[in-house]
Amino acid sequence: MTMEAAAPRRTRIQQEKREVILEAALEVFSAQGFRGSTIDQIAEAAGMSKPNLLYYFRRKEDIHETLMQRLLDTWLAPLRELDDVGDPMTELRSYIRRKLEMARDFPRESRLFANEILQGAPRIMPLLEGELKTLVDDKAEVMKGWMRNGKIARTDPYHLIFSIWATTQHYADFDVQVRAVLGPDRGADGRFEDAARFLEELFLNGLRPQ
Amino acid sequence: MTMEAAAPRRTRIQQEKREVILEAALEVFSAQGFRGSTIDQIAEAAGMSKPNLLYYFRRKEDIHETLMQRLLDTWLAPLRELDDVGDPMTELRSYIRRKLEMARDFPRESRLFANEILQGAPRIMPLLEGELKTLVDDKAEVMKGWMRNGKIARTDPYHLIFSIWATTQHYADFDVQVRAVLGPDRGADGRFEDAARFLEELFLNGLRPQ
DNA sequence: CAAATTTTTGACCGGTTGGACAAACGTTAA
DNA sequence: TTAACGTTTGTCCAACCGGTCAAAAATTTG
Repeated sequence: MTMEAAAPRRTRIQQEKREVILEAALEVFSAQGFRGSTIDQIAEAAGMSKPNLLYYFRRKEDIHETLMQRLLDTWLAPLRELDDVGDPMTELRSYIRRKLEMARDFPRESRLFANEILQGAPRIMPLLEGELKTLVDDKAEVMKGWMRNGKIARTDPYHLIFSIWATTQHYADFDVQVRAVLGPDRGADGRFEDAARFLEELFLNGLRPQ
Repeated sequence: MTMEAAAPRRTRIQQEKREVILEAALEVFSAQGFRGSTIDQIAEAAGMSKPNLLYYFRRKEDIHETLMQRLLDTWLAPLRELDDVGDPMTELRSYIRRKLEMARDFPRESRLFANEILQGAPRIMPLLEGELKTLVDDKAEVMKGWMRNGKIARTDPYHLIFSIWATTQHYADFDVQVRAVLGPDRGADGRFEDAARFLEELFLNGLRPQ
């Protein structure tokens, strides 16, 4: 069992202000990256002075760390829900849809994560090699079972998971490029509808057992 | 026709040193992002003093801009080669393979590009809306022709292109995550072989005309 | 209310950064 | 050789940045 710092007892104001700061920091970090963001920018976005912000988080890194810890849990939730007992094709369809919905509804979280990985994941490497790897190994086994039973085509489950991550997160991380190429004709909702339809076709046809 | 600055006349030393600087800047920028990188770091990587570097590029932004301009050309080359006359499935397979090879052989370029897009593409937005959009529109038409002729499944050619970009670039941009999940068992070559095999299966099965 | 505690802020500090500049050094060609 | 031109560097600066601190203001508690 790992040693955790004793649960800090927080006042009402502390709880509220910390949330405000984290929200503001998510906005700023996801748009400019960790090093590109300044405490002043976050403080202004949070509607308080810099020393005031530093009263709640003593270091810039502490904000980022708190943000990343919360992020990984919600980020992996869809994969956790991938269930052994359901119908494989239905399970995969749901997973892709949930992941795409996260890209639509939480693009800042996606970009924050992408930024961290792009920089070599200096702050969450242990989580990737631990929690993340364990979860993926687990779900890869589930998929291998489906393949053995002829429910989906035999292929590499790890790269299947990677490609689902890549295609769905692309719509959050590369949003400006997607918008630039598609033009303004179709709004955000339309883009995501089209993407959902395409990805379902691609993966479900691509994985149909031969 | 757009007005270009008169072609600057450069000495041999200027040509060489500018190349050295751009190579060093690619290394530094792709690892730490634009704002995370300092001129000193680039100068050190290029083996010269900071004022010396600033003699060849007067501003940090000039280096980045030059890098980005060169990048887009090489980056879009594979898509340019996608040919109307060849066999559609063969063309698509070649495109996916070439794109994956670029992720393997030029990961720094991929990360530099990803960084720029993630930050909202502040410096290359015009290129995305111009050159890039034109090219994608053009190739989307080619694919629509293939669909009309029943050569590949009817689907959205834009999202098809996005998904090829996303899946292939993922192996450069999210390399640390891929390595963390797959573990050290299989080297870089093995990873890319597996990825190539998987992506070919996914896309070629997924696009087989019904 | 009054004391104790928590919250907020202005002023400040040391370190870093992008960039300027002039002087020194090297190269080239008449 | 020498003047003109190209290259390199040490030094400097103003702006910025993360973070400290003491003191004021607000809130909680008895």
